[in-house]
Amino acid sequence: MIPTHQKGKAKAQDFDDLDPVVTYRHVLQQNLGVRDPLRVVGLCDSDAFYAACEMVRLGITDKPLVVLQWEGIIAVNYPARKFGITRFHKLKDAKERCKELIIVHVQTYKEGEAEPGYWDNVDSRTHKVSLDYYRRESAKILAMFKEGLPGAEIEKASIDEAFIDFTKPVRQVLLQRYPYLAQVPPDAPNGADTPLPEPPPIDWGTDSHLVPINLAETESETVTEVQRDPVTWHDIALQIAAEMMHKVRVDIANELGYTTSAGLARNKFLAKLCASYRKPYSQTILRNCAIPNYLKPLEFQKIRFLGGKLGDALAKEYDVSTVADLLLADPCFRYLQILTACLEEMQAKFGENAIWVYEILRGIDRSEVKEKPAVNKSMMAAKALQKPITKPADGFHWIRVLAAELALRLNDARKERPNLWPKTLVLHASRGMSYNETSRSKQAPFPFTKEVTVDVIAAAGGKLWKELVGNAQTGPMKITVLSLGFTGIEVTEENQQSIDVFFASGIKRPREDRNDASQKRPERETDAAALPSRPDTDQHATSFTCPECHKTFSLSTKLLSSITDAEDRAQALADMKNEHADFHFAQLVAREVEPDADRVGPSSTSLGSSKKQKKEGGPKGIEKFFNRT
DNA sequence: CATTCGCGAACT
DNA sequence: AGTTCGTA
Repeated sequence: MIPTHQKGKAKAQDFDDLDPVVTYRHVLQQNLGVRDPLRVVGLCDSDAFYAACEMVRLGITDKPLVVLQWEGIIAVNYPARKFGITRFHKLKDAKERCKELIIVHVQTYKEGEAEPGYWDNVDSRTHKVSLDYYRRESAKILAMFKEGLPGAEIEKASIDEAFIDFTKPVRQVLLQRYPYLAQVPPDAPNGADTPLPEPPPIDWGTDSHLVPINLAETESETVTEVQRDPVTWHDIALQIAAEMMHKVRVDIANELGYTTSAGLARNKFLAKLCASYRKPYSQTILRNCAIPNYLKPLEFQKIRFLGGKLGDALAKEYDVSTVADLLLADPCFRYLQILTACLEEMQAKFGENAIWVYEILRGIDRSEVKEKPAVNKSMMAAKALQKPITKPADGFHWIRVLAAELALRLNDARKERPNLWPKTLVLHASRGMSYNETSRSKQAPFPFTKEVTVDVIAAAGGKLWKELVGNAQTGPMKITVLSLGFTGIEVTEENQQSIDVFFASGIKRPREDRNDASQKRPERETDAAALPSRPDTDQHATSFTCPECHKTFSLSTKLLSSITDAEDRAQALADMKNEHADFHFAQLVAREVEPDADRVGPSSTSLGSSKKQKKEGGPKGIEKFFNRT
């Protein structure tokens, strides 16, 4: 039966699981996951992160500072905010508001420079911004979370924020502090399913803010006045988590110099929401009993994932702005019975999001805090060109700059995890980014190489470029965004050294090879090294070393698994050698059209012979480079 | 009100 | 394999 609704107010039963019964079984069970009634999630984000990074780097503590990206302000520290400076102010406006303003431009790659740096006069026509410094600082913070919160699940949510699921470590402390919870009393009427006894009074301490339970209550009231509602065990859990959160945050501030703001609540979206209740350098607890009054007047577009298209669609459909509005706007949102009844209609409007929104509006969020793999699956570098590219030479130039960044970042990642292998390289070019003009991409397998250099990436990227613009017969190109990236990045337990392992794991060897399997094959490095001496006779080769640059290339595992015929495999290897020859040639062409772009160079031996090749086979070679399929 | 850079995933 | 989308 569906209760009739009361106009003008979201009713209490819209929020119906705020004080769930917690039993001994709940406390003792470990795998309740998102349904754990004592679940506690935190979100911690760094205050004005990019600006803070620059302050730490420059040893600035209190002065107003902004971070610049070309002409635009992308970060404003809190001292500067006191002058009314915001993002999207013009630099000139900002300077007028604050005479002492410290202005830092983000790191950029100068053309051809191997590493990004803080240069005096940056120029978006020749430089590319690098966010690498911030990535590294971000990693330091994340490492401190992991070290300081053993047992907690930690999910990096963006460069400056992370979700932390405190449920497990909090439970440990809870059982330590209140050991009687670990024993079902002999006289418990329902055994393990008996509700826990009344919790003790709570000391909220002074390290956290508490979201008021009633709107009328203001911050000026003391915590004890504001928080009159009966204490629950979930409140205790929140407070224990708050202690843990506060300790790491203080440690981070002391050791790294970054102030953070955090929120603690029973799920991710509420943690994220209340983290910004007070900023900077503070943390906020949202008790379950405070949820309804906190949510009702809130603009729902401020909720995570409702700030985009979905939120717009909801706002437009019902012409409302707050959570309470939305709860009243459509019967479907009010009661689950109706929602399921008209699910079809709802899903026509909002797809699978209908139920999600229904739950979010009443403070429910079943999404998990899930640790991300240590390395990203993709890595890309992009450049927006205010003046669209028109010549191929420009393309090669920017590809080289992007390749330089990728090389640095990949090799950086490999310091932690050698054997990191980006399986494919993708080149993406767009025309007109404001609208949905054209956008094309091209990808190709990326060879496993121990040394991933700018040259290898740039040459492979050059090939992709050739295919991309070669196929586009649409007059003169006007590319406004160019991006180059790796996808399918994985750690290979054993890299190309262990080709035999692939065969051992079920992939058929070529017949000849199987026949004399006892015949010893050259191993590892020597395998590759031996190849050039008998390049056309060795049917078993899966890798080769370039005589020019002395780098080793091997057929991808994908290819190896699909090609079992020895002859075909030899052909594939030959193709790869040809392609590699093209690498050198593409690089040569890029240099020729862009003489300044040779700062990030290969070894001098490679350069030397390339020059030679240029003189000997110039135009013809160019012809080949541009016309080959 | 927005730019640029970046990442994952869905869709075709 | 290539394109589009959503998000920060």
